[in-house]
Amino acid sequence: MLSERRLQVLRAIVQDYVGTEEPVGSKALTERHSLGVSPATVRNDMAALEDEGYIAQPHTSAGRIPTDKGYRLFVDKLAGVKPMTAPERRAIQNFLDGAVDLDDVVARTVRLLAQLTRQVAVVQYPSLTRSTVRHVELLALAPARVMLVLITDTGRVEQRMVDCPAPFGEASLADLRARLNSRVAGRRFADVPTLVEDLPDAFEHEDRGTVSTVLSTLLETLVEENEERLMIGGTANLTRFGHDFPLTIRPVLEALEEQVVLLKLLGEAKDPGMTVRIGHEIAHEGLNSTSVVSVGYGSGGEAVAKLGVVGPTRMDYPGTMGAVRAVARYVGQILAES
Amino acid sequence: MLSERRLQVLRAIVQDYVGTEEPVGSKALTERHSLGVSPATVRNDMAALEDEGYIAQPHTSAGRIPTDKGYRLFVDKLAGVKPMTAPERRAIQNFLDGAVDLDDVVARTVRLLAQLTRQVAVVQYPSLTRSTVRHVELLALAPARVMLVLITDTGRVEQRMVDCPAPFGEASLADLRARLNSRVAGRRFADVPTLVEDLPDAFEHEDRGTVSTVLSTLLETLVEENEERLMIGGTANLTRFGHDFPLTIRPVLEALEEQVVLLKLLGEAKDPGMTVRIGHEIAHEGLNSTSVVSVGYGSGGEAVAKLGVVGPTRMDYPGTMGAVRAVARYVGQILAES
DNA sequence: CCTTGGCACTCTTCGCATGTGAGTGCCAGC
DNA sequence: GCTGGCACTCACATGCGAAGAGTGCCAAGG
Repeated sequence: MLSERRLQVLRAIVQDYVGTEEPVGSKALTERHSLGVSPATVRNDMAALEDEGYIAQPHTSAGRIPTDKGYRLFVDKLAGVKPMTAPERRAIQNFLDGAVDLDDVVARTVRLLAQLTRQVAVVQYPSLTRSTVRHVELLALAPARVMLVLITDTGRVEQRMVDCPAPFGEASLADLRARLNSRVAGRRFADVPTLVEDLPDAFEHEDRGTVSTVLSTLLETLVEENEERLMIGGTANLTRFGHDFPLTIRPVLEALEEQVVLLKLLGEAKDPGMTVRIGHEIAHEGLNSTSVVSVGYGSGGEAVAKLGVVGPTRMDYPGTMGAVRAVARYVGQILAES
Repeated sequence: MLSERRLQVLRAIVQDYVGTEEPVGSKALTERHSLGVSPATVRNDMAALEDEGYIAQPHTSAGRIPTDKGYRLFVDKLAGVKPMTAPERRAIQNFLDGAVDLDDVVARTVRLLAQLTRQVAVVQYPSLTRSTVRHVELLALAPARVMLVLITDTGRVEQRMVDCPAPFGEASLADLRARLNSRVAGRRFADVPTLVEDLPDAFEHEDRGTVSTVLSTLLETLVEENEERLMIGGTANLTRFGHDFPLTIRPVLEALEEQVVLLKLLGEAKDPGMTVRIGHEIAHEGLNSTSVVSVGYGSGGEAVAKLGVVGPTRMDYPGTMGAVRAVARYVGQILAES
């Protein structure tokens, strides 16, 4: 177990390193923080912290920098979440309030988050499985061609073309539309499959094929769109710290384009509250020297998707966490209103 | 007017520089291209080309590199478009054929272009103004709340919420839906405003307010969504050449995130065929050292949007142009089929 | 037992001088 | 108008020395 003062030293190292981006030495530490002890004492503490694996020195005789383990301890025990100031909160609200539709909400959220944190922002589109159906619409485009439109409570719209096995009358279509909506409107997507299971039975034999086709297209849509989508922004911010290791910016950009990787990463964070993953805690190789701060957001009390930021492990964790949490809250409010 | 041989020399310089990424000298030129003259002669030609502003030397005693003007001449007069090979064409078609909806088509196109050209790919979503209406749907979500869904012939779907000034009966809604569709279905978006102008007159006085509200929302949607959207991919490729000037990659990334800049850029290319903009021909500062190759694509014979790539001015123009043209053709086919 | 000041030691970093090599410009000859 | 030769110019890499920051260790003091 580390003594209280050693934890203070670790905290000071993290804070200074995040600020200056340079390895921090014992002398500088005592000057900038009032620890009440001399550099020599700090040196002893540093040696202990290094033995425990919390800090390391890049070169034999340079200052120390925190390791992933050090950041982990810092995030878990030594630092809280820095709340946004009132003006910042107002700015967030103003910026998000102007959104006209879901795409716009997501786009604005990404920009906002990227600007606030000066890092790469990632926002997942509200997922279908966890949201509910607002309406299902069926349009006859041709005698045997129906367009299926699915509208979610978060405002998302998905549409699919259905080629029917047999011509389908306007009356039958209206019937199906009415029955379908009375069953699934307001229900969660996950429940839809069982809710519509016996629907074909209610129709004339000649229409059953078409009804089944429409329903299976609907179910497919639910599954397909579960391959959820992301919006990413602020990649230019990578160059801010990429200047130190230009070698690492490339794999990061590549990983960001592989949305699958990010989706998996966001999905792994089971905690609906804030999750911080640091450096090598992230399985994907390209992101080994980055940290990801993510949090769920949603229209009701429930989280329907995640958002977060990707940045260097040497990030301002309290500030970033504060910004991420605040943005998630306001986005939730916006979604609930619309 | 430059002699034939001097043009050959310029072509050789461009080709070598694109290949090696290093300034090319007179000796190397004669070795790698059979120009039939000695290095000394080439030196004279180079001096002439430099006087004319087609090439320059980065340092007093280094080889020459092409200027923007040099690339321009190369593209206009010295190089054609390199057609894709048959296997490449097959690969393009296979890759695009798997798309399920418009988003997917665009996403796949971006990935494909980025991989083929190893540069940044930009694809504009099919524009609303130039496309036609497939269907307009109106859904009553509450007595005085209507959802407007707009479906285009390219498969794009837009939806807006409308708060009505007065409750609106299901019968009136059906009436409006029918009238609206009979007027605008199959028509170009640009024509919609005049087509619906007198529509409120056909309704009872009490409903006119609501009808007008719905219509103005529809028109707003047309205008708003004209702020067209883009998808960008392959930004990791910037690091390939960013390694030479790490300073320039940042403004490029920033410009790419400012979609407005790119949209303007694509919009400026009036020629529906291929357009190449080189270096300083691009007004935006961050893109001064890049070139943009763009071309229109569309479902019918008509171009509904643009796609292209952004890369260093020292790019393989014939190959890039070939890839861009081929991809645009196949995307057009896919859109026409769906 | 912890803290402190002192001191030698280790490396990195920077500036500077030097050498090398690629490439040019120019000139005289063909 | 082409060619070979030659002097010249820089950019770039290499090596060396001085400076500086930071550490580890030790002996003394609370």
